[in-house]
Amino acid sequence: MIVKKDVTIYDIAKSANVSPATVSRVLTSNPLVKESTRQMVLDKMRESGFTPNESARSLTKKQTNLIGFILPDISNPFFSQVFIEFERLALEKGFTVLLRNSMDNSEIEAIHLREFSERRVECIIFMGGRINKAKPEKKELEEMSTVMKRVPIIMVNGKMKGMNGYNVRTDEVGGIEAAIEYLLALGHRKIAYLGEKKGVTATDIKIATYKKTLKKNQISIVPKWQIYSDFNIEGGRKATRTLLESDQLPTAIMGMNDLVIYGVLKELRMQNIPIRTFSYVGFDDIFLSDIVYPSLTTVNHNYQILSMEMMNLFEMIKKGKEIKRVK
Amino acid sequence: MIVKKDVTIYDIAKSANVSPATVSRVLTSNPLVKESTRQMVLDKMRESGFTPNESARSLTKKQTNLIGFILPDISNPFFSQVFIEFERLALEKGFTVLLRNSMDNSEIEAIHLREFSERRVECIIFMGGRINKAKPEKKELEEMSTVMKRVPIIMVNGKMKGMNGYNVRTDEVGGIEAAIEYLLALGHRKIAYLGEKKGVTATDIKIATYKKTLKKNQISIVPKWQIYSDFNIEGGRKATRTLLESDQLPTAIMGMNDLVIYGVLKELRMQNIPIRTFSYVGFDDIFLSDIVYPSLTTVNHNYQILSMEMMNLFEMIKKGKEIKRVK
DNA sequence: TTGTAAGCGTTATCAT
DNA sequence: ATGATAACGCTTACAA
Repeated sequence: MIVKKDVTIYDIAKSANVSPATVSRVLTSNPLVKESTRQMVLDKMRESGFTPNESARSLTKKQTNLIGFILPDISNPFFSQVFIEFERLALEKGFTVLLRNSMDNSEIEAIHLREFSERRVECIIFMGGRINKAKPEKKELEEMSTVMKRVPIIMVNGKMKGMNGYNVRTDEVGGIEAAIEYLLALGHRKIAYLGEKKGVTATDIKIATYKKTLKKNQISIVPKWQIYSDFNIEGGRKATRTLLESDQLPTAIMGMNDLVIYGVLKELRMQNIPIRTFSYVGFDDIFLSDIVYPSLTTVNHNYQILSMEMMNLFEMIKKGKEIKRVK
Repeated sequence: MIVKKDVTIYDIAKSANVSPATVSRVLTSNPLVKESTRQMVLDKMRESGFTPNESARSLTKKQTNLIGFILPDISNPFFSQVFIEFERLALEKGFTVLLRNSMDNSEIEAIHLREFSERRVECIIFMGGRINKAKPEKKELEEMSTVMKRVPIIMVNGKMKGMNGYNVRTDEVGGIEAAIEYLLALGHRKIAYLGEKKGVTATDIKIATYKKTLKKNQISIVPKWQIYSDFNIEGGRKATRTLLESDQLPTAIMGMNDLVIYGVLKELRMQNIPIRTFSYVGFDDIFLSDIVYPSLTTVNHNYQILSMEMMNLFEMIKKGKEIKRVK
């Protein structure tokens, strides 16, 4: 296969009567070039439609300006908000984000990790999947530490057991407390909590917080009102069906994220149970919260702060490396 | 800044007592290598944690396996569904998708286009923004055609005037007809249509279809029921306010996409107008359609088919190029 | 202020 | 079946 030859700095050099080095200098905004030759070179570039080749550049500079980002599912509004905000920050700093959906599938995660390594990303942001497993598989741990030898991995809202890397998390405990106190203020004393999943790291502490906060307010705990489920709409529906089987019903329902609450609403509608039977609180501040009827009160996870913390941590890590490696 | 040296095929070659060429051969699965040396090399790779450098590879092969994807906003469920599906297909074919949000901002689009050029993506999928403008700016056209000289751009559901590139689109005319017929079947005769934007390519034909289909069914057109608005929730709210000002109200509301309908619902709720006052139809088959109360009937845009068509077109283009360039 | 040339980590052509 | 070696397109000492 014969490929049309790219315009290179050599071509530009020739047509501008300078050396390739000089062309490269204007490319890198090196101030040493005389303004007139600089303009000349720039003109030739425009004429010929020259675009620098990022692969070549990365190869010599040993730096790709790439950040890898693995998350379960970008169609989940919480993730998309976080991602967009992070992409915006990255753009400001001159970085390009590589997004990959894992669908919480360990094998897909592995594929993405490998690809990120080969593309020499300078950092990996990891959300969901294996980093939330209380008991990750040996293979998963090995993969992670292998990759981490090359490139820092920032785990968001998760911590793999037996793996110490970088972490960023939202204040989940604080969020749960805030949600419960909000409901108490509304006069609720019967509060259900749907949608954590056993075997996921943060689960235990969140459920513990739920119970502790209730106790602190002299409210007795009804075990049947704390129901595990998947993090999605289907999970919310299933949990609702379980909840409805209990002899006594709560007056308020907390969902582990908004999707779970949507599931609740959907199930209630399908069973012709009035939505107003309960009050609802979700945990992600996603744009839908505004839409569903009745409006959800959600505790603001604040993806902006989250994204910013991820970026800050990345820059700290990078700076640390640079300092360590100064000649 | 001193960087820890990467393990290269030279290192592997040395430790395996072969030449770098041989190492490269096992990397490319060249069948000419003896099985025993092949295993030897593979072992050494594992031991040393070797990962091939994609930049170097791209440089020599003049091929990056990268596809750029520009869309307005990945937090819009329609786009995220399309993207996920496309990413899945791309992964199957060994391609990596570079996602960029443009926020419909022309300058951001330009940044992404430039970056895609530098990264030598092999195709660009373009949704939203400038490709929907009935009257694109000269600068935008120039940018596009400059980029198109290097790499094919596939414009999805849009067609820039004065620009002939590759196009893929959903059957919007058919969708509108289907929606209206659905409403007619339900007995509606008073049908509003909210949410197209003047100056966007597909608008005219879609509105024409709306009118034509009504006429075909002997329904007179009420101009006040056809309201332009932005494609988002706010647009839907605004259009609703306008709609409510007309002396006569429709019984059904069609929205140009689901977000517009959400906006309608929200505005009605805020004005304490019963949701059941109207029936609703949106145009994107996004996962929320299921959730909102009352359920929306949406015309299936079928993002799976759309993604597949994008991928097919890309492969056709690629194949065409290869044929043209065979030695 | 500019040029020369080595090097970045691969692949691919030619020999052997 | 394997090895030498020239690309690929850029950056960056080092010289001039």
